[in-house]
Amino acid sequence: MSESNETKRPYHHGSLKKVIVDTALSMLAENNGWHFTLREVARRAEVSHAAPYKHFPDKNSLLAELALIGFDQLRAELIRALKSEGMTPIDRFFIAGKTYINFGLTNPSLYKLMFSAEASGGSSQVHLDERAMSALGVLLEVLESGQNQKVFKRGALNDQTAACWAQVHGLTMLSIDGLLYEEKVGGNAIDGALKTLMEGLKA
Amino acid sequence: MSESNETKRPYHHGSLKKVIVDTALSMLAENNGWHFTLREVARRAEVSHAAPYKHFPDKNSLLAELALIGFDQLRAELIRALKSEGMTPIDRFFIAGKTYINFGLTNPSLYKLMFSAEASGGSSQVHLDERAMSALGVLLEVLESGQNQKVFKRGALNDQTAACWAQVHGLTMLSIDGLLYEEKVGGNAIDGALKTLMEGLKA
DNA sequence: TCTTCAATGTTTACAGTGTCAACTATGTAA
DNA sequence: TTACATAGTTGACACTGTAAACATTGAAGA
Repeated sequence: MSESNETKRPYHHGSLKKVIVDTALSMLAENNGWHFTLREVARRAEVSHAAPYKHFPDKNSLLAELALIGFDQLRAELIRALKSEGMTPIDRFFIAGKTYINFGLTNPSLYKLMFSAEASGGSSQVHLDERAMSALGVLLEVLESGQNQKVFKRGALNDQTAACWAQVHGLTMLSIDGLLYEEKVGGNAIDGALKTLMEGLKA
Repeated sequence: MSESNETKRPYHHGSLKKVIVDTALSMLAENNGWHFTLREVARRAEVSHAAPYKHFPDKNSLLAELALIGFDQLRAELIRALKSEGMTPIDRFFIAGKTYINFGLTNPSLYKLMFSAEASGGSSQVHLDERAMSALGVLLEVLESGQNQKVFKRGALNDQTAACWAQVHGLTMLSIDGLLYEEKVGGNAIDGALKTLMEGLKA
């Protein structure tokens, strides 16, 4: 009965890859102050420090996988937030924007990782991935249908997409970094900024 | 005549701090793929790997100093770009925006560092620094004078500031990361996005 | 002028990291 | 049963940030 407390591991562990990803995600979630080591992941997964290398060629590959999961989650949240019927395009714009930003504020480390070079770097090319860019597709759809309903200015869909994406990305980043100081930008910067941009979208 | 080739160093070097900062800045400038080690800085400065510690308490302090220099440079470029007379507020908005973004694209590593946690972290609190936030002041002035000339919507200066800052920051970041894919956002995303926002500013 | 001292360097050491190579255990196909 | 590919461990390497101990030196006071 040496150590057979509870389920003694089969010692081919079964699902190390999933455990590693989950462990890493939860480290990211609790993360204050950005340090993330592969060895710490292995430690928490109670596995040797080199074990992750059987599932990921290197650290960046794991980070890239996490980033892709982040994009999946972001997209899912956007879709969920927008699925209810009967919203005006303007409602949908604000819902989408605030959902996006809120995702970043709720998962700051993950969000930063999603746009970090370390997640890209390798061969995985995160940002070219369908999964990464399809979150953007949701925003695009909001704009497009808003145009079709003649609530938003016609044409220049590209420009509007760029403006909206940059706006929410910028607000998210600045907010994560704690840069939207009240004395510089007021107490309600995010809503205010979205409203300002909206003025530029309306037909 | 052992090694007295040229000026033999006084061996209290005189200006190591400056040399370290300059070396680090140039490493940042040539930077491909974000790795920055103190020891490499020391190596290039031809000094022992611990020497920088006589001038900076730790790595982050050096990074913080570099970041502040970056903010200084950004502010200087904005001021220079805006100093000529006879521009309309709309001109000034586009000049400021494009100068800001161009600064980021010209110095991507430095720009990212300016907004990175690693530059902040320590006691230096970069982002609370006058020098950091005064670049934002330049943008604010553009908006304010545009309002006074009744070219921009009156009121909500805070909201406009937030919107503009988020917009240029977002565009800069996305562009540095190479995310403004033509098929997603057109070939002229930056101009288009700025134009879209401008529509929201005009009176 | 000589001495002392603080500032500024260097050396050495340590713990921690990413990664690789060599080794081991194991479930599966021949 | 045997062979092998898969998935794990161990141990090593080069590298990092950082601290402590030591060395050099220019300047201030005797």
